Amino acid sequence: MTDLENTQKQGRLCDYCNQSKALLYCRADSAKLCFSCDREVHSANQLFNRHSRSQLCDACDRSPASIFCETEQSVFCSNCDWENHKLSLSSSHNRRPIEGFTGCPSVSELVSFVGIEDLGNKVPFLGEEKVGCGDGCEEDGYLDLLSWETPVISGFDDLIVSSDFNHGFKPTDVPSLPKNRNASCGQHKEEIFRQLREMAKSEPNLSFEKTDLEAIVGFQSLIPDAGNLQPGSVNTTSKNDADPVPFPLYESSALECFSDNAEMGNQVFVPFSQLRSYTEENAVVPDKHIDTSKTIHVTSQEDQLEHQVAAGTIAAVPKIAFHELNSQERDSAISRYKEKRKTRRFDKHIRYESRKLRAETRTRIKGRFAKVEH
DNA sequence: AACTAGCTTTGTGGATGATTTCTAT
DNA sequence: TATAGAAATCATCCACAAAGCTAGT
Repeated sequence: MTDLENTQKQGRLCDYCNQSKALLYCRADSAKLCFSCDREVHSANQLFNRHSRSQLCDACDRSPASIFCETEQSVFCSNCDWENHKLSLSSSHNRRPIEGFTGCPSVSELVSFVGIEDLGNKVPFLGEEKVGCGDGCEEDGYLDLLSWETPVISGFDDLIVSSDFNHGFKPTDVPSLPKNRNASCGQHKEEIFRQLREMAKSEPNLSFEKTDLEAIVGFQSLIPDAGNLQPGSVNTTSKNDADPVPFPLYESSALECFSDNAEMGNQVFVPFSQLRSYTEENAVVPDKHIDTSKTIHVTSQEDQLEHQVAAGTIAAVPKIAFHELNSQERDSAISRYKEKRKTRRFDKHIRYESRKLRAETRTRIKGRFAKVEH
């Protein structure tokens, strides 16, 4: 049986190209899409750009996933999650809510979205297309894209790094979080990797995207594992490991903002569009016009890198100036997130046609239903 | 188990005003 | 770059039939 037949049989064929396996679901379009078609469709205009997309449910293959079950390593829509976990035996599964994304995220952002870094080199196809880099290492042009220790700034909690939980929300009897607590890749990891890899090949400025990602919310300093963030073959040992940049504790008021939203739990997802705009607004500063009042800690490693670039020993990498995220900026990001969340709307779905017919024929006064005099 | 009665909850669309985003100057 | 005005977007309101739920037979 061919791959296509397999895909068709699995009911996962992309509604747009009818060729690739669908991995995402767009509620607004009620469509299952592969990554490539998703980008094509949703880059058409600003309206489409705002469609919210989610991974496709691993169980029913026809609904947007909203829950990631770490125990089963699967993503489920709310219905399937209920079906799968209603039994007491499976109700203890380690599950957490996942959300979708809007806009047209880059490959690196999609990598973050699915949180695939902990699979690293185990990914079967990553062994392909090796390219020598001259110094003995072997480098796949896109391999590192999929194998970095991704910063995964997909949640606000990633911005809220507090070693002592001074905010008062100290967890009790909660096991330490897995290395990649944002991983939300379901049963179709390999296909996701394959499609992202294909997209990466057609994304010529990938290195820029990647550093964008590092720059997102400005915060190598805020990321515990940031030292592991290694752009391509450049071997850096971030100063952050030994000398973390101090960061003000997250204000309790801001936490209260989150506490009223159980759905967010410990996984607060920042829509990529917002991350991107945030990055553009705050993080990326042109080389020669760096506002020194806003930049922080150009590490000696970066200096070293610059020399290496100048000497031509390594390929040029875009230079990113980081600056601290002050509390006002964080509050702003939070409020933007909350606002966007509050205004998020999905296309209307009529559940009861009879009620629709009834509503259409009702008498109204200024649009409101009017009482019928008997 | 199947049925009924009674109560509660849900969902439906157009007009409107508030808010946000876009555009022109 | 700042500002004003226009355009777009969205939440809210209303009544009531139908769906959903519970308790009793």
